[in-house]
Amino acid sequence: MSDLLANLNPEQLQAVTLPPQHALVLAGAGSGKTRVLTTRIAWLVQTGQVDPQGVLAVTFTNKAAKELLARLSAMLPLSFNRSARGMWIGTFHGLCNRLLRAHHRDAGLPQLFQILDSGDQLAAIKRLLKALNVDDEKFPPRELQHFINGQKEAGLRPHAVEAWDDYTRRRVELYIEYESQCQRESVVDFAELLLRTYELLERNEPIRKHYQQRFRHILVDEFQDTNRLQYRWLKLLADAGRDSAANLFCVGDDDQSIYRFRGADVGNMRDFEREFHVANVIRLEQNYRSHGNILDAANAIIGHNAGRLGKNLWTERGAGEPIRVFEACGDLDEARWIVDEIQSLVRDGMSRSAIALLYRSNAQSRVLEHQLFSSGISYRVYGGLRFFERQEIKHALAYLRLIANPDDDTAFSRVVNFPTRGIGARSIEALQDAARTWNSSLYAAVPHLAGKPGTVLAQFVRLVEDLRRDTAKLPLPELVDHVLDASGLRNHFRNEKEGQERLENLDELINAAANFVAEAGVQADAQDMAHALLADFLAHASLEAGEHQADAGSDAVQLMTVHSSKGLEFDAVFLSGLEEGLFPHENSILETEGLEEERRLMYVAVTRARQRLYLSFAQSRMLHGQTRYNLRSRFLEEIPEELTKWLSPPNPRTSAVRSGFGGYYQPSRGGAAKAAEPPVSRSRDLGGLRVGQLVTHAKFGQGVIVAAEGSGSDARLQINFGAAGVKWLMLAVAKLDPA
DNA sequence: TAAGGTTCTGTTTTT
DNA sequence: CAGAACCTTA
Repeated sequence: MSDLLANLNPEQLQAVTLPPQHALVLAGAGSGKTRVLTTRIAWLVQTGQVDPQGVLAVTFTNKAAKELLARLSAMLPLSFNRSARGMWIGTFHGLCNRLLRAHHRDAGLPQLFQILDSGDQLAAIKRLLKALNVDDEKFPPRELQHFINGQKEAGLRPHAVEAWDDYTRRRVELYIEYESQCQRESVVDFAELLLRTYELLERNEPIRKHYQQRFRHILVDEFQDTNRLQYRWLKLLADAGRDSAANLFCVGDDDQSIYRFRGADVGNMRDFEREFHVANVIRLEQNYRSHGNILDAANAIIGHNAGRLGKNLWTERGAGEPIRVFEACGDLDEARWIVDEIQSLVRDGMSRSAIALLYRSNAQSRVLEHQLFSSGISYRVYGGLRFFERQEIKHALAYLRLIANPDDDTAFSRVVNFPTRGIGARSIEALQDAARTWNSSLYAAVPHLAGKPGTVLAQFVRLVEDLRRDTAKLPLPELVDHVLDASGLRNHFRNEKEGQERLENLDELINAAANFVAEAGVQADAQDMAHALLADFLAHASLEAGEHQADAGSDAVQLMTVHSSKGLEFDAVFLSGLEEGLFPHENSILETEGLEEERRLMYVAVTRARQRLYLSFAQSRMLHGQTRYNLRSRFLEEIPEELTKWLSPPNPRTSAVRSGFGGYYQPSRGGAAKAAEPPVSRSRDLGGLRVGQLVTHAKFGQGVIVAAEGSGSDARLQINFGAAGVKWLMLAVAKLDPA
């Protein structure tokens, strides 16, 4: 026990040993958040305050859930580990899946319901729109997907949605259609997993009571990332408002809330504090990761946000090195400089894997990769396709899904003609008509079809039937293996030019199935359960898309977006592309909310660094095939000067205008902004000025010349004045001075 | 039906 | 610029 609590700082100790009550722990970056969470659970169990069965721990990612479990087992004596199985540790979606499988009848679902990932959901929506002859120009599938998920996350079924205009009314109708399609096909999307479970618990008192009494301690990780529905879900489970309420222990950091764009609501933290009467909010502010200068910069940056819960990171380590800032002429120069610095770091003995290269958007990785590659530095990029999202894997999974549930039209459509078997758009259309007439799935509609399409389709149905029959008694890995052959997938990729890697991935799917069986701890030889186990495996594939593709192992520089860097730390961090319009991103810059989220993102980026932080930006950058001239990011200005050291001479030219915010340059296609003009046109007389140059205007202040038209007395210049906006000015009229 | 050409459109991302 | 989505042709 004393071991368990040793080396905790006073605040951590306070949080870990809090008497049973609701608690909110504001855990700053690098303050030992996971440690507090795991130690809290271990302490509760070891002191006998709760049975393992009484513990529910919720995380956002599978990775976090795994880490929690791993660290917990390391803390608890072996005797506890056996009973640790009684704990429920998982993601919101994973736990909901578990609840819905257990109570599928009460939830109105067949036992073998399938889960749609976002790609599947989008495909389902497209199919729906087509079937209903809806103009997808007017109702873009992505937008509709967003709408439906948004309503579900607000806990609203179609009848509860308030629709004041025709457009929304139509979208609600489509929401209704979408729901019935899902129900008909026995599929459930991510938001539905949560909403269904919420409704189940809300309506079914015995089930609700059962879980409310079972879970005495509910612990939530990354609480700032919860959406409204997830919060309500927690409230319901914790039986809020009653004396018998379970204890909710929420850990999070409002300053690291960076998923607003997908529904996360930081407001949950405030609401939680109020609605659960949280007596004392515990702040973990001692940072064990970074040197002082880095923390001071982070604190200064985040200090520009309003309405924070309030928190200031500090460290016992010294100030450390200054933050290095570099201004490059172009994105290529920036990349070159970064690679040079990396080389010298490595020469000085830093391992490549301790170095991270962060950027705001994925498009920025290309130049960096190119430069690293030509310098022979090994690197790995996060954020590629994930295993279960690969095309060949999706196809294989679709066959497996048809075995578990032939009414899954998404799966049916995906593989009915893959590998090609002469079933084209025409046949599918006829089949869809039939399905509508008989109000059935595509699969069930096949027998109603006559003629040639009927024959080929009947063959496909026979194939699926054979698969079902032949696999009914097979252990899962063999089942998968059989399907790969019998479906013709293997053969198809064998004949494809670049099919080798795909074949290997298909084999990897068999391994994944074997691993799943091993980890799930089920008897692979539970013969009659073959298809039930298959459904579990498919749910696993949807809920956990696998590692982001990146070659693990070797000592390589880490490249990723700032978003994916959350939770990680590195000795040296390069943050590139610190330019207005890029970071903060132009789409987020207009409203305060968006801008503040960008700032939190900046805060996350800065706090990834242990010893050394490099910030860089470029005067010009290739984006979407156009050269853009940006001002440097306002976030740079938010760092106190004394913390930084400029590796390039400080240049007022690119300085973001300090007098105000909101200005940025937004290129518009086909509009007046012609940013693609070559930077310098020698034949053109611009009165000694050139594109990319910084000028001062009496009224608008400082700006960058973004484009030019005409020459001599006709010359017009487009200038980005930052806060004052982007203007076209006549050179002869405007009073411009080189800055 | 499938290959090959053209147009379009560009954050962030987990489940 | 580059990938996806769309459209035309053999």
